Amino acid sequence: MTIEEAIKSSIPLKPHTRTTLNIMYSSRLVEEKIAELLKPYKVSMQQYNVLRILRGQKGIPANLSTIQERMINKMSNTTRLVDKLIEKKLADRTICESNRRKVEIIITPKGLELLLEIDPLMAKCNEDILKLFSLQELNTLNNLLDKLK
Amino acid sequence: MTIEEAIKSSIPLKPHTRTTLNIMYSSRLVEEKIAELLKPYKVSMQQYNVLRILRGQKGIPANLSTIQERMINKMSNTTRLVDKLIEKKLADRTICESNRRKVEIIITPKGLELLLEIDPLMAKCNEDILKLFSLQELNTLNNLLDKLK
DNA sequence: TAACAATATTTGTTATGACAATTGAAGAAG
DNA sequence: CTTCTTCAATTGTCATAACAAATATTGTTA
Repeated sequence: MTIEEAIKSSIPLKPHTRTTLNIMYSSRLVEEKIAELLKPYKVSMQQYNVLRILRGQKGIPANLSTIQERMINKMSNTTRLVDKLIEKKLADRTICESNRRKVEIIITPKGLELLLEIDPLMAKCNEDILKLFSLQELNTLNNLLDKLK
Repeated sequence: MTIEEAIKSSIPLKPHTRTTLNIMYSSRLVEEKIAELLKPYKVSMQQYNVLRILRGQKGIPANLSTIQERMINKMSNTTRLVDKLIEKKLADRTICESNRRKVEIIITPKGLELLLEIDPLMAKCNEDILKLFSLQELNTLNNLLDKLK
């Protein structure tokens, strides 16, 4: 299906407009699928994203600015996002002793367990979304998208 | 720049995961640029999107469900989105006489003027975002993204 | 034609997001 | 050593999003 069909555009789009719309539209499709997968686990996509960043730290505590720069959605109030994870006992926060302006955030065993449970489903979800793509096509797509950055 | 570099991922990503992350990340980049462009005009991306849909109707009133199915972000409360446009006198809403459950939404002259003002800037913005791409690359990217739908 | 189902939109509620202002701590300069 | 600046995170406020429930109108059928 073309993007024009998807958004039922009567007029043909210019190539550049077509592409930016297509990127945004495709992203929505991906997000929808992922949000649906995460829903039963009561974590939002952003919360899940932060949990993965924390796991990626391999035990080293992360501070807020580290988390922010690694997020897919750079957002302003990461504090409250982390608050939610702490409420759910998926993460923990302490004040950094060497620099009391910073905080140290770590993932809890419960958080790690949750990620382990979701991991295979998320892998399958990503494969499902892209099931029509050959590895070579994935490569091409990735390389093209990388040109945006 | 690769997506791994962008999100500072220490571990290499699986091809499918890499691609879905890349699509979402790229979409954020595009959205950021567009939001920035629209900011001085005090309309959100979604509001702008709806205005363009209304213009595309070429005078024929649109009802809410039509707007919804044509939006990039299918969303639940289009009512309140349209409310905002009406507050700003960019759109008008009347009840459909032949089926009083429906509403008829049209863009006002002020709304059309606003779009005309934004049009060239938006075209330039899209071109800027994709300035490193040849027409052929845009085509390839579009065709690949179309496979998602 | 009264009762029920379907359609189209609206409203209420709660959670997130954007953005600015504020707080508290650390570092620098006189 | 006290003032100023910078840094890191938090908080307040308002706008938007998600989701469910409610309302109003029309269509259907027994």
